[in-house]
Amino acid sequence: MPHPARISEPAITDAARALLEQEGVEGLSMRELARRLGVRAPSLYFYVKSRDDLLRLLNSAGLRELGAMLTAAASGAATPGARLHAMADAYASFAFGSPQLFRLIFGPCPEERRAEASAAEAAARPLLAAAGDLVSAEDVLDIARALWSLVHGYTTLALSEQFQMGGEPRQAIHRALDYLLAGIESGGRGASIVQPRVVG
Amino acid sequence: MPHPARISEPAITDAARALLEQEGVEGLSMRELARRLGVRAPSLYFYVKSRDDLLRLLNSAGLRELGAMLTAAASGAATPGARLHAMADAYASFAFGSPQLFRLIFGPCPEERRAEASAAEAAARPLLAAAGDLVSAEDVLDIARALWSLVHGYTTLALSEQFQMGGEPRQAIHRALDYLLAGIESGGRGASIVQPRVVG
DNA sequence: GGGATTGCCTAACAGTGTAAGTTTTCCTCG
DNA sequence: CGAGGAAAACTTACACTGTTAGGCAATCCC
Repeated sequence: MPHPARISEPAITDAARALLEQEGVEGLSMRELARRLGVRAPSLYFYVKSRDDLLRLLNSAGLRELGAMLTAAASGAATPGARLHAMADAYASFAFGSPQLFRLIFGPCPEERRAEASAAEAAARPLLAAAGDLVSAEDVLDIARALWSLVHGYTTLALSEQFQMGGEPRQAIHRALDYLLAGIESGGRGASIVQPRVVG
Repeated sequence: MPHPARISEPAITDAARALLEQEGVEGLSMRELARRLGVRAPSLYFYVKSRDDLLRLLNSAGLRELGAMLTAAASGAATPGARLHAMADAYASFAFGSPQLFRLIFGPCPEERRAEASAAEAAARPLLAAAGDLVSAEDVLDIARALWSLVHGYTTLALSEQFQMGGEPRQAIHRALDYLLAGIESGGRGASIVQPRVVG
């Protein structure tokens, strides 16, 4: 090797993640990223196919990190309920610790920058495992989706400050989760009250 | 009036919304929008302060429309439970009917393009009213947030196709809502099991 | 030391949002 | 019926973006 290389894919993704958190997705420009790495923009294209591909890498890495945090949180709790509370907390911690990355992962994704399926699976697995400890196998998928929805919705809305009316949403999520867990343990109400209508 | 004006703010926002749904946020460019209106890009700036301002207008209009849909859905249901199911359905209908607008509203918003507070309030009001029929006044805020979180999370995840493993999430949302409603009616489990820890 | 190879460069293109200044078009008024 | 005025949209331009094509220079192997 002639030159010792000045940059590398890990260095690029690290710097990109930092820049993402500081400036948001739209502020993550190839030129600014290159500037921070002491290099010119076109040089990045020797290590990364395109900007969308770079975002896809961040997306996948973020999902794997989220999965690892969920797994770690789950491993420290005894009961299924405590496990889910710990995971909800980890979920919110990830979102509030890396808000822009969280938004990148779950925001509008032009298909070019969507994470690999394996990364998404890595994030979903610990949740499915926890749900499996809670209900029978045939209900796992529905229950996991309900739990994920509640936690994800809460986190997303809190992150985008849609909960405008005061309070401490970061803690109240545990109350909401308790309600849902209570409903799950009681078996719900049976069939839906209204027939869902599908609208185009 | 010298010319009869060829464009107007409503014409711009209408075309912008159509373009948004067709091409996504990043595809909504001022030049393409102008081209569709038979005009050049700089002319748009007589009616709209900036692209971000245009997105803010779409955002506000979308929130008001969502609020109207929720109100309409609620008005057709007798019991509080049926009302919430109908609203959940309306929420999903809005999201699946105008996915890009939904993502614009609840996605990452650079503060410049965030909707006016009154629009957000218009969307939240029907939910707060329905929650008020379900629980006592002191719990309304928490319960409304939990309900909104569940429905929003479910809709968001289904919309971004994070629910990869088959099934019909559009209908399963009613099951999840039933679980949460059952838990709310039973009063939950009391205090949280784990103490929430706040992480930077 | 010479040649090859590699890593980064500069230059350029097509696209973006947006500001300044200019032209065109119509209505009104004398 | 023609002149003035004003409003609408125009052209031009700038700084920025992602990205490609070709070139220079620095290192390693022989």
